[in-house]
Amino acid sequence: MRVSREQAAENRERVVQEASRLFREHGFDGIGVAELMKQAGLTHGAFYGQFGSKDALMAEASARALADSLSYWKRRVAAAGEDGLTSIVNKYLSPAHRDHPGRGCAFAALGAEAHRRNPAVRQAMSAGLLPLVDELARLLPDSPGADRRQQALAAFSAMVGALVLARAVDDAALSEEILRATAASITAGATPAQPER
Amino acid sequence: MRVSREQAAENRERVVQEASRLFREHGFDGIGVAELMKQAGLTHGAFYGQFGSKDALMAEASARALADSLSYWKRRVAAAGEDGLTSIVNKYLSPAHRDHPGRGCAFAALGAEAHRRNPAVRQAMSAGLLPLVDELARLLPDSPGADRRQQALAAFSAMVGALVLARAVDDAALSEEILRATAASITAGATPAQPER
DNA sequence: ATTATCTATAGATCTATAGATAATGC
DNA sequence: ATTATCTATAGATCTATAGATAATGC
Repeated sequence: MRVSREQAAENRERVVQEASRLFREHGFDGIGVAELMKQAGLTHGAFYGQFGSKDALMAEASARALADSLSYWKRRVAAAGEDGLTSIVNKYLSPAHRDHPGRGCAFAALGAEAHRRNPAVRQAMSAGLLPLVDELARLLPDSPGADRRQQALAAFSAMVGALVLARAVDDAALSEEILRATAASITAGATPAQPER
Repeated sequence: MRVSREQAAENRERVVQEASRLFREHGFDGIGVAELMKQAGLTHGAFYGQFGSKDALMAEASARALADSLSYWKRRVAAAGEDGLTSIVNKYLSPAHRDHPGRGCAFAALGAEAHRRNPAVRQAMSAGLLPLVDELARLLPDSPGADRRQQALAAFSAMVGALVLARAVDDAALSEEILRATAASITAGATPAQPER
């Protein structure tokens, strides 16, 4: 039954990855330790050898989800060349992202729950926010007299809110309208020349 | 033990009101039927005489929360006179709203959970969104060539997202920065003359 | 010998229901 | 007689722990 030290580390890693997916899909309360461990190919009891509590896993899984988002953004920006902002915004506000919360942004999926949770969860969320906002700020065009960080905070707020609303809504047409309108407001509003749209 | 028909209707109303507050405060899974009924001054068992299931109450409480938000917006706009938009946006993006989710916007508190719930909950959310967006659209300045509904959808997305992020974050200064930056982006961006910031 | 994992279970909590009770409404 | 509410409980589920097991690592 016992496995090698290396295998145990791989198992632990798998639990964190599955948790980061399952929490985003079902919410922190929507998935239990037993089901989660089953999805990682282990038994319920094995969990407490690797983690102190479910709360501790929530924090670790949230941090992991946000770190994955950041590295995904960076890869995407590098691949997009000049138009990094449009690439990020359009992908974030796509039907694909809306329909796959398990691989998506942890703020949209779990942000509203964070403030009721363990301080460690909120700390993970806070720590994960700044690098994403920094990356967005770097991509925004240099608008004279405008504070890029403020613009980036407003833009990311709009992205998170649009995804939350697009997921909450029952009407497919309205859902896509929310995504498109918000994407347009960010990529147009951020452009210095501001075309007539 | 039995009460008058009128009293029973009042009791039911009280349950819906308490539920709309408690669900927003603790999430749909964060409060049980027993505790909820206790807060409404009734016993656990009495619940199922008035409601078919906890899911049914979630839908009714969500609809109620959104209807209350709409009537609050309308009252506030009427009282504000000319600058209805600023009044709504600043109140929505205030520390007071952030710190009292139980009396606040159901989209910010429960929107991310809605898509995992009963169809009735999602339907209540959808139905509640349009009147709020319409009200916002009416308040936006008439910008030439811009679709007011699109602008209103983007603005409301930003408001919801900013509140979610401001609540998720562990750092009070960052939290207020998110609220202020988003408020500025809406009230400034929507102004036709567009002052220099 | 150590330890990662397994089986089994304690104890708490949650939704929903059954049956009793007592006041209303006819 | 009807019914809103109460008490009590069934049955499911959830977190966490205890103790056994068997392979690793010395």
